[in-house]
Amino acid sequence: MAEGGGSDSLLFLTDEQLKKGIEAMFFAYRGFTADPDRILENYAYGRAHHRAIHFINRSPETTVNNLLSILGVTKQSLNRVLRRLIDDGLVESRVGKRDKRERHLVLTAKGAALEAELSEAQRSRMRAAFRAVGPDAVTGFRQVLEAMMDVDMRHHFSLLKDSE
Amino acid sequence: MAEGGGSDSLLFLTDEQLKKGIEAMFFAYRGFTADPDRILENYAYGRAHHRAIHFINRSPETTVNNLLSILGVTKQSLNRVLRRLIDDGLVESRVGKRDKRERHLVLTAKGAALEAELSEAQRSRMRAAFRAVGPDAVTGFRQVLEAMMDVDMRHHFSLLKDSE
DNA sequence: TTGGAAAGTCAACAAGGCTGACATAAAATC
DNA sequence: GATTTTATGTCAGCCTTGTTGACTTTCCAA
Repeated sequence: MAEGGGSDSLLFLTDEQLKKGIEAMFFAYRGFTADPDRILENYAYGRAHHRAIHFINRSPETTVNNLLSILGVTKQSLNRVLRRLIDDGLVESRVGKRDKRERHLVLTAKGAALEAELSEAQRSRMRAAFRAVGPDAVTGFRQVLEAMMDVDMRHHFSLLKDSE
Repeated sequence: MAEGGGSDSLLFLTDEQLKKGIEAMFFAYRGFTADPDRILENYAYGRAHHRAIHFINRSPETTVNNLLSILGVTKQSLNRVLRRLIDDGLVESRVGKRDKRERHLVLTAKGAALEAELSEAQRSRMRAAFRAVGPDAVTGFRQVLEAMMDVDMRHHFSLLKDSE
């Protein structure tokens, strides 16, 4: 266990503890996506569709370019997904009023319904986990995750309505 | 903000807080995989190879079946990845001594070297995050993640050497 | 000795990433 | 007003990594 840290207060930074954190992320992310994945199967959609729906719901009227920077994929890849959501009537693409080159994306009622179904499944698991461990642990959870993000993603993250 | 919770102590369970948790997971996981992904590109490997290498390193002499249950993919999918790692000399597949049908997987020196490179990148980011937020937050982080896992994954998780 | 488990492999397919090239409309700039 | 830049869409083709199904070989254990 000699980790070279010296102080006992740094034992949480040992390689073993860090590895535990890494595996915790891996296994927890699996759980995190498991419920939505099951629901998406019924509609023959994938995780990519879920992500698009999620962020369009979070920021209605968002542009394609903004969505691209949040999702970090190419426009070709996003377009394939978006195309289907629009064709299936889950997403509406509105030509920009000030700048007509832009497309503003909003969920239709049908899209909002699927979003609600997916979101509720995910929130339900998160709620159970939060409830099981209490508010202080939740604070720590959020602090570590935010510290683990890339800087530009941290920017997108803190833009949620409920800014702390 | 009326959430029906009643007590102020349950404000951390509002839908807004849960959504923040969901997005935190999404963005943090991206950061979590970003560094290894960059390294893997140099070797033309993908995340699937990383996962295999990681868990073989964690449990040397593990069997293919055990690895399958940890990774949650089909044997055909794992076989493709494993095949390449073996052909490239990163993984050695040893015929079981007691049961000769089983293959026991171990990293070669070359495989261990790549594992170390990937692991160090990932630990480095985790270390920075842990250090930035302190031990109490780390405890909360681990508690929430563990509570979010599926039960069978929680089993695999607590099997790490450094069991708490 | 035979049933079934463990493992490997072939084939075919799909989702969802990627690059590159090209088209169009509209805004911005010169 | 002409040109350039920006935002978006789309075609084609490639890769990784997941899937299902079918089949074989090996070999433990009842």
